[in-house]
Amino acid sequence: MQDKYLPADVESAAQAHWNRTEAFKVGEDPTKPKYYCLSMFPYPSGKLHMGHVRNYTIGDVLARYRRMRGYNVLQPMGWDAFGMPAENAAIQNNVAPAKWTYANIDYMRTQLQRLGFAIDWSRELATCSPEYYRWEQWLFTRLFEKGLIYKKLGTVNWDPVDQTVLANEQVIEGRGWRSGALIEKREIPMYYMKITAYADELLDALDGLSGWPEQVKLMQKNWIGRSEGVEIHFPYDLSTVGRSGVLKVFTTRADTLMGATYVAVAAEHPLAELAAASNPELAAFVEECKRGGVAEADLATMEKKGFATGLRVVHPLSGEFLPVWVANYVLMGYGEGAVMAVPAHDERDFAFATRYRLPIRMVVRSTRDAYEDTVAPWLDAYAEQGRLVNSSAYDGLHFQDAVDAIAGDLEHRGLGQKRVQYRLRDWGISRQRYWGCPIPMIHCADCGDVPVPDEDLPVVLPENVEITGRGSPLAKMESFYACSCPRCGKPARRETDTMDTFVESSWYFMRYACADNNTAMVDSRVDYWAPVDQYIGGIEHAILHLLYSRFFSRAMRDCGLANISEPFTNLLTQGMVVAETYYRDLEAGKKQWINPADVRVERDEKGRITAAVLASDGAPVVIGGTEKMSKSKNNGVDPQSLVDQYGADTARFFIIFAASPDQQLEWSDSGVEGAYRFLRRVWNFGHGFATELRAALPTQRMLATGALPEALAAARREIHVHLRQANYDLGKHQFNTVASATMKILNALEKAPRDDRAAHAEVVEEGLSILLRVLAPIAPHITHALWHECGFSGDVISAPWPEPADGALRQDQIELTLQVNGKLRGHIAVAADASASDIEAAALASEAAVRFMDGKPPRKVVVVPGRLVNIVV
RNA sequence: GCCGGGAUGGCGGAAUCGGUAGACGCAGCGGAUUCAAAAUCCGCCGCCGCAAGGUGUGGGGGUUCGAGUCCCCCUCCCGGCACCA
Repeated sequence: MQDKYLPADVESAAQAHWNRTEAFKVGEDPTKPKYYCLSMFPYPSGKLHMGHVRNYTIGDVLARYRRMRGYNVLQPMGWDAFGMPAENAAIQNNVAPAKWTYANIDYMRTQLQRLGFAIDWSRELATCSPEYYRWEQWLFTRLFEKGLIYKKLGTVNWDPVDQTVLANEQVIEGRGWRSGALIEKREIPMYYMKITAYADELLDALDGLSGWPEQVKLMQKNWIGRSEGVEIHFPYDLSTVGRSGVLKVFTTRADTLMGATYVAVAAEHPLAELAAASNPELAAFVEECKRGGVAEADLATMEKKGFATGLRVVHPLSGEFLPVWVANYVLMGYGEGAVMAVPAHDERDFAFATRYRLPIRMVVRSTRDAYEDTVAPWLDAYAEQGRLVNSSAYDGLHFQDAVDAIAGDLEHRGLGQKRVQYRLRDWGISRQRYWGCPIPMIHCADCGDVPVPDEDLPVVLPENVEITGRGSPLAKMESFYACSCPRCGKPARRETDTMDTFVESSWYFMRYACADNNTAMVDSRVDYWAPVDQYIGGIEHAILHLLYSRFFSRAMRDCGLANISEPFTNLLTQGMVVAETYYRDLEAGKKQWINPADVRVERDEKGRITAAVLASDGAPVVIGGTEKMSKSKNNGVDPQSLVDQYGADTARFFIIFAASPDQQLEWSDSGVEGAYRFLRRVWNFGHGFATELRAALPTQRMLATGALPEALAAARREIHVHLRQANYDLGKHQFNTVASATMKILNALEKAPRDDRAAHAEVVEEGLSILLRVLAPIAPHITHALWHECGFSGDVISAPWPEPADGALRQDQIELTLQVNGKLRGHIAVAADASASDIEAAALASEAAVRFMDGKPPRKVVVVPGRLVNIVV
């Protein structure tokens, strides 16, 4: 055994042992409980980043812990391999997306293996391989036939210079990121998945997800956004609109209907287009509304603008004429593309009405801040529910009664009814991009949209294409799109859009169970492994990816492909890895982001950062605040250098130790050194036991009889207390304190008195066996080596998890905190089984109590068993 | 803008049901060892104060014998917002 801790040697030996014994390859074993532990698979962007290392270390700790608890553990890995970065790399470096992606996968796989994760690599999959996406295409055709996929117009960001559709992140302040051109909204036909058909089920089932963080369930609930309200029809005014019809709106505040003073429609609404046809100024405004991107955050924060159409609609109850306005904040794709405006009781309508001097009519008396004539400024109380006023027949009714009465009258007149509406919209999956899964549809002039038949699947994505960033490459490739109709045989055109990459990640967790099956999407092995027992991934996926996966499980269930509804029984949302950002301003508002590794920070004597300079030229850089590590902000720290310098165990231990999994981890280079120092101490201590202390072990062990000298019994008690704490923390997934516990155990072991050599050796042997096992999931290589060296049997990866011994925890005397009037004044020692009255008497008699009670009589004495006594005077 | 989180020493963080705030570690300071350095080991380490003691968990208020923890209001930071993954 090496005297010195040499991580590279220790780690390669352990990994070679695991490979040789196929330690992490698993099959379906009916004799053990199964545990499917899954971390979100990475996008192969080039190399692992710290967020990956954190994610997979957390997953690995859970997987290895459960294995030691006796579970049949599956931990697979794969690649979320389609996506935009491959196309961007193709444009920048003139390398084919497929080649770039597979090269990245190869490199990142070696990185993952170097970190020693307990992965069953025989199940590895890459979503860009035809063997994977053929089943996605197959499922698409099933869902299409079931009516769960349909086609409609959707709004996209259009770059008029590059003649291409841009992602939201490629639109920066309303301009294309490459061309700089002003972006326009454009409506194009797209395929949609009918996730709204499952809206109620996805919402209701959240209550049953006891293994999910409340925070995530709440976000999903709000995202689905079920609201009960009233659909209201405003008949067109014939004299201005020129034809009959109704304008439909949905509102949750039908009680305020009598306060509606105008209606607002989207720029794409038929009434807007009708009015714009004969009004050039309005037409110009409608055009203006179409400028800019489609991201909701931008729409919600932009200046609210409107334009009167001159058209009117009729109030369904009062018969009054209401003007129709076009407003830039109303969107065609959401709801009906029209809203009724009640400026007195809606903040946005209030701002709009104030700006354009539209009438404001109060119809609800709020509980506070009731107002009569003067309304400005807006007060939040105006939006409260209350009793109606100025509402003719409805005066005096409270919110729910008013809604009921108004909905009833509307229904009676055929001008509306109660309805449930969701904020959730159907999932548009068409992408006008190359590097994605081809949508398996054929467009025939006679037969319409025809799914590609099973025998023609997969529709293989051609790999040798030219990527320019202008237009969709597939739409320019006749060899790809020219085909014949599967139904009538006539020449037809293949769909050239690809699918949203969220589709691949919506079902990959099922495919791991049967990755080698090339005759079916899923098989009975999926029934054994699914659902995932523990899913681990970034909080940034709390809504979209997780909601889509929950939808897919149900869609697959309803196609007879899965017998589960919920894909992930327990969810651990890891916090982000963030780091300081630094930049310099360039021309035209652009920024040059500088990697923290190249920056030197200057601090004052208190350690506070005062300035930062670029190490290479010594000139100052701007400190940009801490943000999620990302390529775009260039604030990533490369884990590889960490592993090269200190080894995988140090990297893993530091990441686990630095913050609890669900919290944000703020990166700092200092601290890594401390983790390394600790592991070296573990090595030295273990080595010392194996080479010296072990010889002192008695042939007849004494621990069981409890005849330890008091000082050693105390050391042993401390170790078992830390173990109890570690086991409790493992249940909470709070691994940072488990790492702390291993440090505390080592501290206790090092301090244990050595006078009684045999008893000391026994306590150390037991303590070391606890330490190595608790540390094993976090730092598996060093513990693997030491477990063998110290003479424990088998491999530590399969050793049984330790439990604290009752005998070791027993204590006769305990110390209680003494408070007088809630302030800490001292401590008293009492028997562990002392009664409350004994404790009270001991407390009152104590020197500290007498001193601080100042001769006053106690008014009350609070005794908290095992903790403290508080004397109130 | 809307939805969800977060804020505790110089730094990362701990504190299980409302019960000793600052565990464990980093940095720092002092000492031992060393020809010297590195490494290692020992000690100190929230703030004010010589001490007694006071004070302290982003800010303001409240409940309680007792609040980092519960309630109300506010500030700042982070994530998501449907085409980044």
